[in-house]
Amino acid sequence: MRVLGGADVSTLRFDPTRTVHAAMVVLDAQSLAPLGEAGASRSGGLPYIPGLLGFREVPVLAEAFAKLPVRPDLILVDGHGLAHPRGLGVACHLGVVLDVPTIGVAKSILVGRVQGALPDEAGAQAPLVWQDRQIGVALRTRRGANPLYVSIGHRVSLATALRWVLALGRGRRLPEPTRLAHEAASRVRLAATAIAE
DNA sequence: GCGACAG
DNA sequence: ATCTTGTCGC
Repeated sequence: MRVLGGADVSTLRFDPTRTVHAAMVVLDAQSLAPLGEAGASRSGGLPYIPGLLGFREVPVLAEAFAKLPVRPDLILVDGHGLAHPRGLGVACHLGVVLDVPTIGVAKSILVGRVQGALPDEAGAQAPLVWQDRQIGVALRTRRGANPLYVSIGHRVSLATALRWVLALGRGRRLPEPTRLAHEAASRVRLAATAIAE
């Protein structure tokens, strides 16, 4: 494992043009030092529809991916992977399209419920279950913060996904790749709207 | 029919 | 998802 990637998008709350600004970042897996980033914007796509997030975000994320200076060996995606009504969240979707291993890292639940208690301590975890099946894990990365929901994306086991997210926390709620991608996507949006003026 | 509902 | 400074708590 040499290079890690992070993927996220930024949108305006009410945007008639439905423009989605995407960003992908790459960082050294060892030091977590940023290696580069790329962005892309696209309008006229689908609106946000729970369960169909991949169809809205993957096309523009793939566009950003093509501009990356280095190909990541593993990508952390902001959103669910397997923890989805049809087992095909945006993380799985992106992984299949790019043919790159992915992990789903969501900030809230789409389907399922957390089984058991989740202590308010960093590292605490509990199964995310849906229809009598474990589809992911609720992981408290920081005490006092709402948990993250980690699930399989593409070609990565849940155990491995969990290990990565735990290792990339850096004392903050979001793992570094996703955190940087979120900031990058926000910059892509701000820059695009500034130029449009 | 009603409520839930990643970003 | 985004709007936003100060503020409450460890």
